[in-house]
Amino acid sequence: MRLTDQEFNRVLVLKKLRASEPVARTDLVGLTGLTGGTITAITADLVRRGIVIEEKVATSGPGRPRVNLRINPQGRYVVGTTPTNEGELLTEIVNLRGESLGFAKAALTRDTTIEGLARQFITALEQALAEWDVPREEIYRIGIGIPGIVNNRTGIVEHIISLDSGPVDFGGIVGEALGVATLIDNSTNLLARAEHWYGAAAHADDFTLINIDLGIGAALYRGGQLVTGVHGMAAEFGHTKVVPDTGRACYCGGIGCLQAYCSVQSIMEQSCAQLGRPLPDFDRMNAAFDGLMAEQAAGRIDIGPILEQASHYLGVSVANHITMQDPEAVVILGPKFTMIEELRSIFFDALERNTFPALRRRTRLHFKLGDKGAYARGAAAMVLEQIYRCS
Amino acid sequence: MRLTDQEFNRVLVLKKLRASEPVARTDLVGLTGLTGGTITAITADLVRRGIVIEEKVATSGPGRPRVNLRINPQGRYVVGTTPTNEGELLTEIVNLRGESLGFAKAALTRDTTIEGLARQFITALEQALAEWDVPREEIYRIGIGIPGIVNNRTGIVEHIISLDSGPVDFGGIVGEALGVATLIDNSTNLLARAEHWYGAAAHADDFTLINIDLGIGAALYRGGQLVTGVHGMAAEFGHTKVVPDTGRACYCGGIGCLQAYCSVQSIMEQSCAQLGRPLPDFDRMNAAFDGLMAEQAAGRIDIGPILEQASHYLGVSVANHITMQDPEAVVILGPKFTMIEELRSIFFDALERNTFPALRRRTRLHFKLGDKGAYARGAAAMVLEQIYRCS
DNA sequence: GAGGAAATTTTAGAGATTAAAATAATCGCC
DNA sequence: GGCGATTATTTTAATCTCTAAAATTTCCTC
Repeated sequence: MRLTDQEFNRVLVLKKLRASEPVARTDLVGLTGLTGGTITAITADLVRRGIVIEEKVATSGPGRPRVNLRINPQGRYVVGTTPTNEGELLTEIVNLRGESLGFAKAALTRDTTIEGLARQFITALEQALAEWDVPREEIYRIGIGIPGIVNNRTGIVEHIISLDSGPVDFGGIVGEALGVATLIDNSTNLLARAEHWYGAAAHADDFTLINIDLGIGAALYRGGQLVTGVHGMAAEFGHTKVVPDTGRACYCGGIGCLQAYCSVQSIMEQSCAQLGRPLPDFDRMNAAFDGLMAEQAAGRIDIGPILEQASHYLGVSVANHITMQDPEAVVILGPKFTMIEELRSIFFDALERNTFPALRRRTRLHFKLGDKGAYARGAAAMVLEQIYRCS
Repeated sequence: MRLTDQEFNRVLVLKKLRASEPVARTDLVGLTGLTGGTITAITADLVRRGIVIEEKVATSGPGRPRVNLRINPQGRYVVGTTPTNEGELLTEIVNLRGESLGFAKAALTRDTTIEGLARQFITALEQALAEWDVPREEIYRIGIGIPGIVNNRTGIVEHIISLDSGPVDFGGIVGEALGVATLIDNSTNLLARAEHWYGAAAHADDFTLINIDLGIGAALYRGGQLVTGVHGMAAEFGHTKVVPDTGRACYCGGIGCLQAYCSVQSIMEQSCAQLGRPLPDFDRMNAAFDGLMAEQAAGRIDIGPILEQASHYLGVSVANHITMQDPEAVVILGPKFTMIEELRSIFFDALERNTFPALRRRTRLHFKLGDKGAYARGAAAMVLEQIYRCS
């Protein structure tokens, strides 16, 4: 659905304000290309709603002093919640600046249905809210990140891997039980929203986020909006093929998926096979991976070739993506192995050699360790993006 | 640049009208989601400008009979012109329905500069116009397709392979010499525009065009608009890697580019090497390829494995693209080898096996032989897309 | 405390869109 | 041949957003 000019302009003002705060109205004129009168009208509305606050600024020259605008840290509180691969439910309350005001972690028991998962969400959320002592009416939205296929307009979860499939009105169920409106999206999309509003891509309208965890997820922003694909399943970056036909098998049934080389799970599989160790359980995998990395750093094992191969193929895949899409930036959230200088240089080497020459070194690249608060920030970002759409 | 709501709606009406003509105003209400009054206003403007004509329709039931609308075949004439790999300049005059009213072909002499090429364009265009006996003032726009990097807003050509590089105001030079305004774009983009307005993607806002010629070009439509990438160089599909590290070398300097397997040039290189024949000149390559295909069909040579490999890797690449982008349709314009049933099934096999399972068989695929009139239709499409932007 | 400068707000006007009412054009039927 | 039913299109009145320009605010400097 295309945004109207009005929605677009309002979100534009909010984005520029967020990305450059504190900022005066005059600056927003330049940043947005709108006229002063329009900025006055839009910011007045934002101030009236309590989303933005004014802030006197120490004056310095002649003329009427500028009034700085900022996102109101007490304006709206948003709860973000996501299940992790470790079988936990992370819940965090943030303000619209993306600042955390409370964090909770609950254990999830293995469930077989999506409805069962929803019930666990409800219990955990109720507990977290009680713990933080936040009255419900102070919570503006609950943002839910789902590691699966979601319709972010209807709140309906279509599919979560290893759970009974079938559409479930997840957002509706959780929202009704808690008496708070929900927003729902794929968890990788939340990470991308967080980067777009609060992170490395705060000034980029066309960027790609790649999240390396047990699996590999990606999300695309184009023209300042998240791209979902006609079936809502774009950006399955982990399942693009880097070694077609002859490569490693992937759980998706394909051969040579990037995910079969570069995900934490596949690195663990290869490493455990090499070392003759048993593969840890799914929910211990990330911890075991950290342990392995420590052993590797200490020189007690040598899984160097596996990590090098992972870095190499990540470079190849990102190169292909850049060649095809020419984005402004690529943000790679990853586990520690992406932080090792030597592996990083293997990545960059593969990236450079495999990118179409005219596009080499022209794309901004950011590496970050994934932080768990990002999901809640993503939920807050979703509120900011949709604030003029659902009211 | 984002279109205003007004521009967007006008182009939307024109698109729906074009894609479903003849069509009554009532239908456009349903097709566009706009109200009757707005449709009246917009179509009145289109009729006033002579772009659209009304057409009485034989009545059939009760009620006021509908008035059908059609693109006026005498509304605007657009000349499209593109150089080919065979060293010719194809020039064609079409109306806004994309129907050809005249065609001309001129030989280009090898040039070393972009300016020189522009001069040859001018001569050839003058000759074609004289031949067709069309007065200049009847020509609305000259649309120029450039096999290189172009800024379609400014008309400036940044780079054409094997010509002296450096920005040249190609559109300005040609337009001034002929006294007709020009529109300019990359030639693959013109093909995509032609498909979007007149071809297989006339109802798709999110599709990908792949053109297989001596090289491989691609263009992406997203949300009904051509995607160019932040550096204007998106969609270098031919230079994404299908056999990284160990594959065939590509002229771009990369290893394992799709182009090194699937382009006409690479198939010719492999075939000639196998058969011990000399590689034909660049401008004879396509003809020689057709000859080779005939020999193959007659069973006089066996380049089957080369063609099979090409088809296979094309399938892998398209699969990766679908996995990453989830488009509505992919249109593949190609030379004859894409029309051979057996090769097609190799393609589909590779496509299916390498597409992310949830996206298999959900993307519409069109195979077409490239026709040379497509460039002129693309120029006409560019006029339709920009008719509310440059007046 | 008057004048200057820069930021912001106000005002008036232009356009686009919508919903609803009005009008137009035809058919079927008596 | 005229009347009412029916569907298509146009008109009207109101709303809304944005812009440009003028007015106002607020502080600094002299």
